[in-house]
Amino acid sequence: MSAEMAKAYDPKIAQETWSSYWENEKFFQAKPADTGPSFSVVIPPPNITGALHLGHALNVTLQDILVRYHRMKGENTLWIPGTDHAGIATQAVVERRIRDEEGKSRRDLGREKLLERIWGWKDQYAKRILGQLAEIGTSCDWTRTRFTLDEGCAKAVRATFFSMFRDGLIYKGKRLVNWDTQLQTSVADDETFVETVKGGFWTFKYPVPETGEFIRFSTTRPETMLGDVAIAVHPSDERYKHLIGKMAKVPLANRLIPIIGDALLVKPEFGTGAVKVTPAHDRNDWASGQRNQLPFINILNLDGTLNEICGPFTGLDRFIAREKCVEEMDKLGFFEGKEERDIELSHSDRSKSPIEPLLSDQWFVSMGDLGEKAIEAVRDGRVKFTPERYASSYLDWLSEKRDWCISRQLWWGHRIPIWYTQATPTQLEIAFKGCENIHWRESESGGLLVCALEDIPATVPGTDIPLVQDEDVLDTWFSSALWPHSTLGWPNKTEDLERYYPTNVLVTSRDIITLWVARMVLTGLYNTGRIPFHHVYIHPKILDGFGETMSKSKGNGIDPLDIISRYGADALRYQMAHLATETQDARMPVANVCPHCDTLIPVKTEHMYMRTKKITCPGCKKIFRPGGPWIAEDPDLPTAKQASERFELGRNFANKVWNAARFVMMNLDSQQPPLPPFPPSTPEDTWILSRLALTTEKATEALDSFRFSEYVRLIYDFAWSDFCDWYLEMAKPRLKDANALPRVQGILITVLDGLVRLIHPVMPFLAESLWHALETALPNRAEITGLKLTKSVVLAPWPTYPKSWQNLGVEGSIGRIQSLIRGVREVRNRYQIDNRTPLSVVIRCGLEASAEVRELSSFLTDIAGAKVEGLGPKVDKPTCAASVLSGDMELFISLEGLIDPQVELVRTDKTIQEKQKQLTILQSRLANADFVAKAPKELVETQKQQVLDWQAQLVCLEEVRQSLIGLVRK
RNA sequence: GGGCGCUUAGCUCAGUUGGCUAGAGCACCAGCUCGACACGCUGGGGGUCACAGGUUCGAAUCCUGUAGCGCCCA
Repeated sequence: MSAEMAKAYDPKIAQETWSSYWENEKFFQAKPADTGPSFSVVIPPPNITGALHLGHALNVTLQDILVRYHRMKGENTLWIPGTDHAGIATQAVVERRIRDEEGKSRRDLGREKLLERIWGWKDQYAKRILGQLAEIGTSCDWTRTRFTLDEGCAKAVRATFFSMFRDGLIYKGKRLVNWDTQLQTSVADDETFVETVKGGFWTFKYPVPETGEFIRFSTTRPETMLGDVAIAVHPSDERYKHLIGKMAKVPLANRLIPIIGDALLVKPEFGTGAVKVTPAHDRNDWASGQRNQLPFINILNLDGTLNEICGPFTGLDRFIAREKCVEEMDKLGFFEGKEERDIELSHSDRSKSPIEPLLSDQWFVSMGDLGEKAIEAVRDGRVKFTPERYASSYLDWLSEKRDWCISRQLWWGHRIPIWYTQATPTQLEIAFKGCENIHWRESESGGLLVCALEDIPATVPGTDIPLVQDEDVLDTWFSSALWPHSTLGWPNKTEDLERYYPTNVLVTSRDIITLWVARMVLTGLYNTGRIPFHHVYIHPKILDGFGETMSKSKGNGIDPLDIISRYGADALRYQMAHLATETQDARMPVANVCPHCDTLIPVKTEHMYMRTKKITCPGCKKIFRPGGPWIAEDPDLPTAKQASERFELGRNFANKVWNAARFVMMNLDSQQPPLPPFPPSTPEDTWILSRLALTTEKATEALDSFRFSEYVRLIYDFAWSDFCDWYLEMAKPRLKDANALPRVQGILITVLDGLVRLIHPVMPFLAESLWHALETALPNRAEITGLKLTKSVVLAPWPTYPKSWQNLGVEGSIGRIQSLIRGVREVRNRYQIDNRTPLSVVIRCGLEASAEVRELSSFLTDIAGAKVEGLGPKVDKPTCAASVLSGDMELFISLEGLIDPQVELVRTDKTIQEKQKQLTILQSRLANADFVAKAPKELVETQKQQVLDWQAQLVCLEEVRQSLIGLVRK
């Protein structure tokens, strides 16, 4: 007998005990030299701007389930953890903090100092994130922890950039970017937000000297007239057809521009039907400029003032210039009118200032050939998506072959390894003779572009000609794209790379299929010639109770640690897996937990975005601050942790399994050693082994096809319903019988051992606790279960059971007896007959069924308190009886003096009516010749049998009814 | 505007290739402290499967349309 198990599962103790145990034993440390097929996963590196929320918890839980499962299957398993430097997001957070706290800008600090500060932030947050991962119980190989800006990644980035540059896949070009004039950087599309602002819609006209006509157009940004290069009309627009090919005059710039036909740019019914084209300052115009080979005229400086080509407007801020341009046009007689209008204007997330589309020099990766190869990898099935439909997002996006802009005007990131120089090719030849790690080519704007694998001196060796490195850094995704091979050591030919690449599965969310997944395939193929992973599993997203995506900034993104401290890591993980169904995003209503009295108060929309600073608890009437993205503690008010009642499901399940185990342990003492479970000696033993074998088989299939929710549901139902609700109840009498005990113990041990293995991937702390408890209680249980024992469940073999254990016949028998027991319980409940009042029953059924019931009748007595007094085809119904009808069996409970015949009569009438209705439906279906002819034979057969059963039941019900009428009359 | 997805009990969700009377957890109602578990046990009530057509012997499931919601791309 083991040490006493506590009455309830305490997740805290388990987490403390086993986290350090796993760490010390180095179970998660991969050893390439070990045997077994490899199974490797790289974590989608969380970015270091903040702590993890439930979305991450979902992501890593699913990965951990896979990793632990495959480790148990004896595979040589590696899971690499790490974090992402998240270029602009991190830089912006740190910059804002410095601005708020010290009133300094990044330019005040300078590049070196700012980077120092960001590294400080990184150390703090990466530590916090990795700590959270560990608390969740992830079985990552911490010795291989990586960061997208670490030395290894830097080397991989350099190597990739270098060879792409050498191969002509990287080039410098002009492109419209979202320019933040305040921060003076470009920002990505997802770093902007659209806000409706009050603006104007001005109408002007340009003269067409050739014909003496005017062409009218409208604009929301009059200052861009200075950059106009064409007027576009719809080619089929009768009003303007004759003007196409003629020239119009831009009065502000005194420039002639063509009138062109462009069906894509112009909607004839919109405004005047003519559109000014400013390719350097508008996206649609830019596309039109490309189509029509128009020049690009940039009118802006980087700070949002007008540049030197703008004549009298030079140096004015764009908003002032806007007014001045209108005035000037008015003076010249070309202004037609202004309309007030709401404008959907793009703003920078970081500075909240309006975005200017700006043409600037950027670096690009050419997608043509790279994209084609990445498309092939999915088309031919080397990379498979689950669910499959996501393959099309990937393919659609890649097939556009839009070149990838990889430069960012930031300081935090991998600096672009390009140096500009005015040296001649010959001078470089001499300086870098025999040096294969340097490659150069001519720049469009004069001089040479030098790309180098390692940093090079500030001047060309042997001369004083400067080599000036590009100021910009690379898009964060450029380094993330290399993650699967860079974390394994590439470009070095490491043992890890050899052993674990390609990785097996990438687990991620659908919104980064294009940004990240596609690019990993692309660079993986380019750098290694092989795909980065075989499977991409896309999981759902967790939404809050209002259907909104969770995020820290909204204040609805729960910290997993809040959940762990309240419900335990196992419960968190259980719930995460439970949510992971195929199609649905999952809603999770969030509540604030009152720090004073522990009441859960639902989060309302007005609590989000830090809009509510204090809440009064409806329970204790004290005030607190709701959970949210607060930067600091509030000195006056405690801040609420957050929670969701949904997690009770997992917590309760963990406790249930714990108690089932506790019960088993309490019953392991015996004179005789436990016997092996097979061959089982009773129907219920056969049954539970069958359930175990079938559940194991299905759970295995579910995990193999990434059906996480199904996996946890299967083990939940098996553990709770089959094992606890039924088997343990059925086994209790035999546990008091010394002769039967060793057999029952054998079954209990076998089932519990299997269950612990099955739950380990999802609830590792609980599983490990029970594994060791079992070990203490019965060190030699392998002799009974036949499954190998290991020091930890982490290393335990995944269970498999012989097909012969599955026994559908016995499952049927037990199912029928369960249905009778439920019937008796229902009658007890209906008449409030307490469990200790014994009942007598007679059962009318066929001979075959009689034999079955006879064998199992003790359960009716033991579980339902119903003694079987008569059994067979011919038993008489007691005069005063409630009936339970199940299949072709009729069970009568003698209730002399216990029931109200009138009530029972009403109920019986209702039952008869329902049954009759169903019978009629079924009969009409069977009367349909088409159904009988076309439906599967087995289906027709079972329905025919059903009709017979129901007919017999109706006869029986009528009999019951008659006798009740008799009783009522008395 | 293009693409993808969703709508099933009061709430959150299951429902394999169409096939017995559509399930679970929570919540609700009634009753249980009988030594594994009140984080529990037993039973119950509760659904026009968004709406309208169609295919089929048979539709929550397949097709078309409508409405609402969400995401991605432009």
